[in-house]
Amino acid sequence: MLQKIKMRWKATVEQHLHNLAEKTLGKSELIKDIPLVVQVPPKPELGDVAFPLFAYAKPFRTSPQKLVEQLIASLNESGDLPAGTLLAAGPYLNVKIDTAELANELETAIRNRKEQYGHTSSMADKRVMVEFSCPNTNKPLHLGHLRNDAIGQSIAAILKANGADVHKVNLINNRGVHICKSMLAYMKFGNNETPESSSVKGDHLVGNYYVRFAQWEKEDPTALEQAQTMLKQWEDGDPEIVQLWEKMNRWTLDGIKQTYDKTGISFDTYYYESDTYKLGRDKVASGLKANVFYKESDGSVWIDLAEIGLDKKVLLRKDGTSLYLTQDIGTAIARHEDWPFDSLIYVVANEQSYHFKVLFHVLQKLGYDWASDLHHLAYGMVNLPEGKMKSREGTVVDADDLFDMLAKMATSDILEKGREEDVKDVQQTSEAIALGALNYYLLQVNPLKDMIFNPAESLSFNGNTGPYLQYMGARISSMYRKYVESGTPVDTISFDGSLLNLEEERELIKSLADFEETVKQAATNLDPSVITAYLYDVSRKYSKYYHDYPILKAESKSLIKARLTLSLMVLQVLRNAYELIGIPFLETM
RNA sequence: GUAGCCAUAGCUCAGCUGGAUAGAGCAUCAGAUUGCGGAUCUGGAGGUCGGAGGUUCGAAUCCUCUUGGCUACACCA
Repeated sequence: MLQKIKMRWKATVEQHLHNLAEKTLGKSELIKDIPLVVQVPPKPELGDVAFPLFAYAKPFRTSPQKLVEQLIASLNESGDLPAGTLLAAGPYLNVKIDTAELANELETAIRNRKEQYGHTSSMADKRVMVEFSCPNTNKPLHLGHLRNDAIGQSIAAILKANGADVHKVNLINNRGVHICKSMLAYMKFGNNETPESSSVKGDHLVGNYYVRFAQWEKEDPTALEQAQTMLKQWEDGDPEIVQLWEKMNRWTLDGIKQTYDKTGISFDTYYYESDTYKLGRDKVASGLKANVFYKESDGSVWIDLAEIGLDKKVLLRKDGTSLYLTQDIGTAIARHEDWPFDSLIYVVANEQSYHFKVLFHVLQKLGYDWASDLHHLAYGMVNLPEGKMKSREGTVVDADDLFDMLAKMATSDILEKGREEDVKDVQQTSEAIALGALNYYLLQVNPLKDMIFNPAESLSFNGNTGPYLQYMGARISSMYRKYVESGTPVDTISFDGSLLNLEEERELIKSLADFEETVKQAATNLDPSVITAYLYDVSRKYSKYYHDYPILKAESKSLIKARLTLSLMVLQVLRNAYELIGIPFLETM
């Protein structure tokens, strides 16, 4: 909405630049290829839109400052300008836009579109598949998964908000030696323990045996060999092994799904490696026939990656069994058959960049033209202030433990502030705060970058955090309740945007009007941190405004109406933005 | 060794396609509450944007080189 106004101004200024070029230079071709840059001035008093004119100085053979003066004169002569005021700011031509008109437009838009406000159609009719999470079934989720999940879930929401048809998929890594390790340890040391018998969440129980295996491996050098034997038995369909595999997989998946529920993660389709790993084999066989691949003398199948500047890569072992890459080929093809997509986004750690480079290339060579629609959204590692998470050193932060710790912390805060009566359900509220804290912390960093997760800092409810944002929503909600209790005295008065002319109000209106653009940019960049930054900016602006000016006690009824409406618009936009990054909205907290 | 990613305040992070005096939070120092939720707000201090060249009217941003860190380059997933 703000963007539209800016573009209108841009077109107007461009037109006048050309007129000016005709008039003073005799020809406008000289400036035809110089793009007019649109910016935001660094300070509010400098206006709302800025056009730097440096680049035009040379063809006009004058200083940018003088050009600004001439341009303003030209613009002022024309009676047909968008609403606003022109400002000469040195080499910049600035515009202070008329926010009264914008406020009215904004009010209508938000009233009509409500939770849809901010949604765009920039990706309408695009079918996008998003793959994320992809846990192993030998242990519970850890902090790294939480970042993956948060990014995947958020990207899906953001794309959807831009009109895309989004399909979220998970790929369960449920086969391989690592899975057999926990199975083997369970067989040896399990004593038929079950999640029910020991009251341990299934994924944690299986994870305990994975750890147990690592201990046992140190004592018994044949442990790994035994695990490999078990894998062979599994592949051969040994009924006893398969039964155990099914049982333990179910335990893990049930546990992981509980974690998903708690953290607001969901999928449209689950794929299982055990179902798809064979598919890739056939595709490699046909690729071999088509001479895309070649066979070594020992029978293994390879691809030469010289074309993309890489070495050779194995696709099938000499015994014909498939590898990680092989099965990902099959999985991709199966997915495209199941749900033909325009684009498939893999949310996977950046340490696998090589893998995806190869995967995409192989699919290309196999003749799938949609291979160019595959995208690896690589994200960085999550480290701890003490250093890296290492499973071998036991410094991995468990997802459930972390979440519970956050929730407990929130609870003690609620009790400390004596708010248990107001929030009604303390447990539910605590979990909502914990989730807000977690998602905001994980998403505020550009996905690409490694980040440091500081548990102590994430537990803080001050500053640039999820709970701070939730608090803004709760405060506005509280104010609105108070208004309703008072008998809705200004409900019949109509909203008048021209009353909102404080600098703080203009800034808020501009921000709210820019939400659509923000949502679009988040999708273009595939970056939820665009939304978190926006949310924090709006919240901070509103906090200051709310702190400095009375809303319900403003001096006139029409001003109360205007400010209350602005506050409710802020609330609506906050809620719509929360939705995109997994921050639960709370009426009270 | 080869390739990719990263480097901004003491710490954690922003900085959109190059543009005005590089911004937040935490920590630190100093303030604000007869109020619509103080889980708030205001101000101070804190920077050679890893380093060196280059392109440009103009560079944290683009190019080259360089230093440091992380990751990958498995018949593991």
